[in-house]
Amino acid sequence: MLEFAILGLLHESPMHGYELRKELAAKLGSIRAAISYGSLYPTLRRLQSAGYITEAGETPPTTPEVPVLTSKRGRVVYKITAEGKERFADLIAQAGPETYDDAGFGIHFAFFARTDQATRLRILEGRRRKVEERRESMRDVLARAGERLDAYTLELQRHGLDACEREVRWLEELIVNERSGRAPEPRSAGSGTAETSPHVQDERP
Amino acid sequence: MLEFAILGLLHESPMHGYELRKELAAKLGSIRAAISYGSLYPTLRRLQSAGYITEAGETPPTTPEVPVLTSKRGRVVYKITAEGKERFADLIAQAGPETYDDAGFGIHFAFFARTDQATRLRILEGRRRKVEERRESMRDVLARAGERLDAYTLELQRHGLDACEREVRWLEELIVNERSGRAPEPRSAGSGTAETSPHVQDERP
DNA sequence: GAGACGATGTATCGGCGCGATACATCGAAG
DNA sequence: CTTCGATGTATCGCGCCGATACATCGTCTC
Repeated sequence: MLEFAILGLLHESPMHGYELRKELAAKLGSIRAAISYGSLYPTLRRLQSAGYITEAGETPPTTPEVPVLTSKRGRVVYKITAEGKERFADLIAQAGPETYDDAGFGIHFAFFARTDQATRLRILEGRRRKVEERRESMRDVLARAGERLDAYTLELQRHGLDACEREVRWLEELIVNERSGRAPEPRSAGSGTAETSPHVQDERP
Repeated sequence: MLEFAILGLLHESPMHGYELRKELAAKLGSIRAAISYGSLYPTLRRLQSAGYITEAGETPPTTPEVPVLTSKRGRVVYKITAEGKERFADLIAQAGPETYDDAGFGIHFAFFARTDQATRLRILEGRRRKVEERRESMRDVLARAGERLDAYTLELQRHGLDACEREVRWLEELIVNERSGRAPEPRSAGSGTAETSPHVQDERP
């Protein structure tokens, strides 16, 4: 899963580890906590030895024209390779059942702008099915377990059930939009100055 | 985390692995997927060698009075020990920051009926603080990142923000109730036949 | 100009939990 | 009679996490 996220981010521009962590936190802040270094660096190493990413020369923001060999600062910038782009496309195409759990879905959704419409629909529907199953299971528990579970556990189930119902509705909205070929509607979001045009770039640019 | 859940379940009655998995799935279905055997059995072994649980003789449901030595069926029933109960109480008392993330909070909440009111309040408030932080972070992203993030990522943030706001409201309700000494209100839940009295047993019975 | 401090940055370690898999028994259905 | 699904225990490799260490940079303060 992390592999997918890193490839997706490096697909847009080269970055070093710290930057990846911050970008990922911003992009997935809604889904999961910031990624741990204990995951990040081993994954980077793995990706590099697999040939999906390579080190790019240090490019300090302001310093011009000075190609610092063995840069005074040990900051390692990575960029994606052709194999890496291929791998990323493969991971999108293979999107299967493991893509429908909380973590997997969130990460894939975050990169929907680089995913073709057919796969987007497949993932949305798979996710919906999974959430519906969980919802039904919780309805069962609530309906026939009133005497077995204590008040707090019941309250937890109620809250969870509510969240499931909301997510299903959200997914259904997205699916309808997707079927009609539209990107998510730019509904009101905090301040309104920013340009909110869909600008969906499909698959490979 | 799993350790806590297992001790909590065995606190109520002895069980074997399969049963633990099912009970846990019912109790935590809203929070996380069913627990994996690859986690369950190693944890049981760990708990046993730590002295927190012990094997209890096989007790097949219908067979009466026949203490089957080396039972024909390899089903291992565990029960909690005195040290285990102590350990469980310690884990509740120590409830710290790691209790405020998604998984930790859900599991602790599920055993609130065995948690004293002061700790309940502490956990609820810690959780609220954490969710509020996440909410603020997402509001920032949404407010000032309209041009940097694509439409799908924005939609993900919006949905996540909504979920955070709802959870904060839910937690606030619970905190108010908790402060006034009430258990969660038995609001409408599916069918209404079951007795929904609070019946909160505090700490050690 | 010396020292303190927080942000930036890379790296490793032990341990937990997951998914896949294997294997064995039991009851019921065909 | 056999086949199939539910029940049940167990292991293996690996991804990811939290804690921790360490080093440099810019800035603020005395």
